[in-house]
Amino acid sequence: MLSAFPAKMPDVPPNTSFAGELCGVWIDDDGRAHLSVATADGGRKEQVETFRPFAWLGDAAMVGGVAGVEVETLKGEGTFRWLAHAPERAAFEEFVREVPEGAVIDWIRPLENQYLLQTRRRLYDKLIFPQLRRCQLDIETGHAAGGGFSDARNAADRVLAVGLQFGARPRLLVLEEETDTAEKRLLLELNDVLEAEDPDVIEGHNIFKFDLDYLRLRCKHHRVPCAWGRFGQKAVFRNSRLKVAERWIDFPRCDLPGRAVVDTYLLVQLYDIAAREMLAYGLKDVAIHLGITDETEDGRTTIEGSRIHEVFRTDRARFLAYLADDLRETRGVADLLLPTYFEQVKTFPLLLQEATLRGTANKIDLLFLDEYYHARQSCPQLSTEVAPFEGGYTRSFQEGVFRNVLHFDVASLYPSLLLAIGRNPRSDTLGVFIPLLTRLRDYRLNCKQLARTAPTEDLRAEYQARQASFKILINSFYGYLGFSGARFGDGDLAAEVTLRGRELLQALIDEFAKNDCIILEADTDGIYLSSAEHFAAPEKLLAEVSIILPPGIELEFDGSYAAMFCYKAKNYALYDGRKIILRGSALRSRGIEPYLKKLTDRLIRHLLGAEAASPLALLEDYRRRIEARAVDITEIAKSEVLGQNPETYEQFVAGGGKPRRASAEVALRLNPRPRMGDRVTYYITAKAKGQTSDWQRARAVSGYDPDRASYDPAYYTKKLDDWLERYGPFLGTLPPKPQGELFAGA
DNA sequence: GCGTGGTCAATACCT
DNA sequence: ACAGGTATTGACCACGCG
Repeated sequence: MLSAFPAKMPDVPPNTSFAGELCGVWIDDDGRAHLSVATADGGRKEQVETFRPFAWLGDAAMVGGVAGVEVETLKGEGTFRWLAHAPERAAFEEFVREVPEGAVIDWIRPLENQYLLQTRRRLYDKLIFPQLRRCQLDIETGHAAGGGFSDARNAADRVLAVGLQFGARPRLLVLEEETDTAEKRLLLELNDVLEAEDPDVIEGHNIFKFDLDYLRLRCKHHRVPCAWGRFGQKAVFRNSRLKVAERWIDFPRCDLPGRAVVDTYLLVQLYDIAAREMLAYGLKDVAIHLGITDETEDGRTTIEGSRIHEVFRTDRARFLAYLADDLRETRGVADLLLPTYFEQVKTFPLLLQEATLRGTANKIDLLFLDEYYHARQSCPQLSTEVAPFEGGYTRSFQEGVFRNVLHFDVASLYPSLLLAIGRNPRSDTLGVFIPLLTRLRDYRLNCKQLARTAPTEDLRAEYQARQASFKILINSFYGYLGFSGARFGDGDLAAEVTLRGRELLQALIDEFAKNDCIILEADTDGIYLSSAEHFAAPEKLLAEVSIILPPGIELEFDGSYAAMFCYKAKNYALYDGRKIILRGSALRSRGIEPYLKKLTDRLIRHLLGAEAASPLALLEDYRRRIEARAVDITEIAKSEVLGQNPETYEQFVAGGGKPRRASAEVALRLNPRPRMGDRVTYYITAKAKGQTSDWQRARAVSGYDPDRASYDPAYYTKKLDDWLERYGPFLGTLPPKPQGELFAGA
């Protein structure tokens, strides 16, 4: 039976003795596993083990083959019915190479993950986050020509300093003189310091796209090896991409044998998927947003990018303070965002760097494969076709302003429904899915408890990170089922979950309505309603409605609000007497022109009773100032994130591609050209002959020329008219819109 | 050449 | 390379009109 099942879980509570804990893995060319293992004093030592790489086979024709490779037949009727183990790496690679055309084979990559899965070991298993050996890295670079952006490909541009920080201890390596010899010495010194300090993880902000790539090019120039890995190993580079919400980020990935590279720039963007609060992801902006650096006081030393080289020469103390502040902020960001991934690695058979760069489906697949491998059970095919299926129930019931608002939601709706249905995915012949989900949920609840009651602050933080990390994992089980790339996906099961969810929400809506509540808005697992009668006693209403719930499903009271502005589905504003909460792209989109955003904010504060002043005065003020061209260009400019690289768009246009896009046209004119994922801010100039559409009239805000290419007042006052047409009716003081005529403003 | 009404794709949100 | 659902915007096209 499943002796090692359920899946590997980190110890509760974390052990205080950490000697022997695994802190790094690297599989060498011979297939031996080099391990970095914690010592009693918090140091690291190397151990070497043998390791037998393995692959799953889907074809009996492959059985036989390479000398020394052992093939076993697995239980069950899955696509991958044979398991091959090679004695070492060369045999493994030969075996993989010899696979006949059309035969099915699959193996876990990289081999380090395979090692963790095979041995059932996990990185940092009993360690807590403060015991991780961390290093922050940030470089400052100079530009020979002065002023412009430093480019590692220019022989004369160079690294001025490499800032490192180990714990609270900065170690700033500085160029001794501005010569090639000195730069080469600096790069060699970096190698020495990393070897001596031997960190588990190297953290940096935009470290892939900038610092490590720059260092790589300078090392190449000086013929210095990028020996930043453990066991004397060199860095390995390759181009990679990461999906963040609806867009892709390209970056030159860097892997260090035995260590993890963590880019806080990527972590911040992953974090902001849910929060969607940040307008910029630069280190300084992020540090202020996350409360690492104080915005109001002299929180940190700042030097304008183009002046760094100059300050390096003229004011060394200030240059070093700037570098030290960058390191401090980077550490602060990672303090907040890295623990989630640190916790994941204790559960999933994968490296810390992989945990930050891989998608959820891939991680869940690894949990399945862990069980199937050790049970010697055959595995299903790589991916499944999933027919489109219906999602959650969403509806806006009312428009306008309402008072005495209550919010209820179903606790963990989809995971609860999965457990209530209790069915494993079709291809899960071993029956891993539901027991795993059950165990993960119980484990998370345990951690949640310990996050409150553990004896030390470090431990409480540890459990908090752990429970948050498991929450994300648990919630992604439903999405996994509907994902066509999931090995154990099951679209029918996913569809049943959403069907049951829609039925449940509808039943709750009916029950609330029966209790004389005015339903305002419902979305997937939550309901906003207005009720003067129940406003003071929401728990009583909760109890009355909860009687209709099936076992295992729990409704929660989530908050009360003095007023709610209901606009459209998934678009509303709440006021609890202290702060305004905005939801929906119409009300909080980051791309919207700031002047329109300010008007909408004022409108909402006014409608919800947070501010007496009507937005109409502000609107007329804008109208006057726009016509006089007295409004700052940044107030009326629109922002958009590029969905493709300018070159790709250029080819698309050259091939007669349509439609053209203002943001992409602006990107083509910018120097340096922005990349996919960068934010472009632009405004619209006046109409001219043959220049009527936005994309022909759009110009970048950077380099705004008020004399030769001023903004078009008519374009922006028209937007005021449109705004008034849309939101004016909510103010209730305006005359009704005349049929067939333009509304107001004229 | 200009405005109108419709479709479609892209973007940015929500749970 | 977790899921589906909604709002908004602008390009584009067909069309009617003068």
